[in-house]
Amino acid sequence: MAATYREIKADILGRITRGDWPPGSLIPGEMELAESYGAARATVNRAMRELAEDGIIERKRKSGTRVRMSPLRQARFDIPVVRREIEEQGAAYRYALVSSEAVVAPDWLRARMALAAGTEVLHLVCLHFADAAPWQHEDRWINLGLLPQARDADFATSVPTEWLMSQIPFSAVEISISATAADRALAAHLDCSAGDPLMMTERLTRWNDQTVTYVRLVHRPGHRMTTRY
Amino acid sequence: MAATYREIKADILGRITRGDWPPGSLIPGEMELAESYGAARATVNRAMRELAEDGIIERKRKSGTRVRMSPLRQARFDIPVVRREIEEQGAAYRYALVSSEAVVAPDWLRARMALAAGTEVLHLVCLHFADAAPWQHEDRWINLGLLPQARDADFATSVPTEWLMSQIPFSAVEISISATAADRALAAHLDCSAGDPLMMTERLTRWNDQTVTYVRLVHRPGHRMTTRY
DNA sequence: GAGTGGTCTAGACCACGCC
DNA sequence: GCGTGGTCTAGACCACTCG
Repeated sequence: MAATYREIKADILGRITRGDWPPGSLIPGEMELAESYGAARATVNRAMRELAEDGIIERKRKSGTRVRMSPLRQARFDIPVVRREIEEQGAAYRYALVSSEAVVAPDWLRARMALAAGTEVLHLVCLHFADAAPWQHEDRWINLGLLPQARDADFATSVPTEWLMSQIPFSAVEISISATAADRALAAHLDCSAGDPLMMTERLTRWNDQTVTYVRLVHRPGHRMTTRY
Repeated sequence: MAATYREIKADILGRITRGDWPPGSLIPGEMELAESYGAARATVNRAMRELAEDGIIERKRKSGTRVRMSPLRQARFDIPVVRREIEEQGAAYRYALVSSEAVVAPDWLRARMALAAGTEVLHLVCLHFADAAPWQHEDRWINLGLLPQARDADFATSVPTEWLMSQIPFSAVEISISATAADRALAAHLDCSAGDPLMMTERLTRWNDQTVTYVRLVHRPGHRMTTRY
């Protein structure tokens, strides 16, 4: 009866999917399960904790553990670094800078990045290619108040994402995904027609409660994000 | 120096963000950290395991633990049940069935769902409203070979998702997100113009290696999925 | 072979949340 | 109160992998 936490987790999940413990029902307590599996309570605890993280069950002190009514809670999507994403498909990665300009942040951007009036930002437009085909269009604004050294960085050769990671490797991020229509410029860069629907990823990066950079990544036509579980 | 795994995790993360341990560098071993925090190795292990799950560090036996080069690996998005999503905003949820029809699966669907030739499917079209406003358009196909009882279910009153969960509560799922353009019918249902860009979520649900249902959920114009970390 | 993380145990105390 | 999960400890053995 010696059991690993993986075996216990699989067994409990099996009982749930098999219908022995239907949604909403109460699962036996940790001590009881530990005894029936011939394992320590810590081992059962780990199995149960992971099932709770996976959104399968719900745990509460005193009341015990219940099977969730609706199991599909959240999905993880990989947010890959574009270079890797492309190279992992066996394509060659190429980067190109379209434009680079230091400007005073316009109102809409100041609001979005929570910047003080008059703050300067570096506005970059660049493209990422997989072999010859355009893969992603990047429209980025970097807070020059926080990162003045961005003025002197050579973004014709450094990929902004990679340069930024060398400056502030870890930070808080807010990611948002939506659908947008290609305007004329995007259509030209991404080799599609104006008005075509495109997926857009926006990312706000914060550091010490200040916004470092805001980026809009527009993916090539037909791009999908997929996940299994 | 008594420390909880949360404190240890926060402290390690702090050292990483502060730059004490830059990307790619080797972090001290569990025993060493346990001693310096005055904690048991199991406690340090839990902190480190979670940091690894979060994609901050990378662990390997024998070689030790390293800070990841690129921290942004994956993001979790909530995949809410539509009824909840709407009610949590304080709006009233309303469901409407547009059409329901049992048909032999067309070729494109057979390929996608991996069905045998001649398999019948129930094709449902329905709408989800938040107060008076259309929120989501649902186009669903249910495998009648696997779920013949779907013929007799009353989808004018039962929401398909909820009915399905009562039949097969737990299952393997493949989710995919993309951008699409509204056709005439979608535009009419979602109260927008034909050609408008819309987010679409597709979901394939499997059970015992058979596909139970395939659904296309098209979200209202302007819909976003957001996450922070 | 030896070092590092991966896991398990047996026991303990704590904290939340019902009654 | 008191039962349930949440966490910690000290020690042990195992498994992977590098040199």
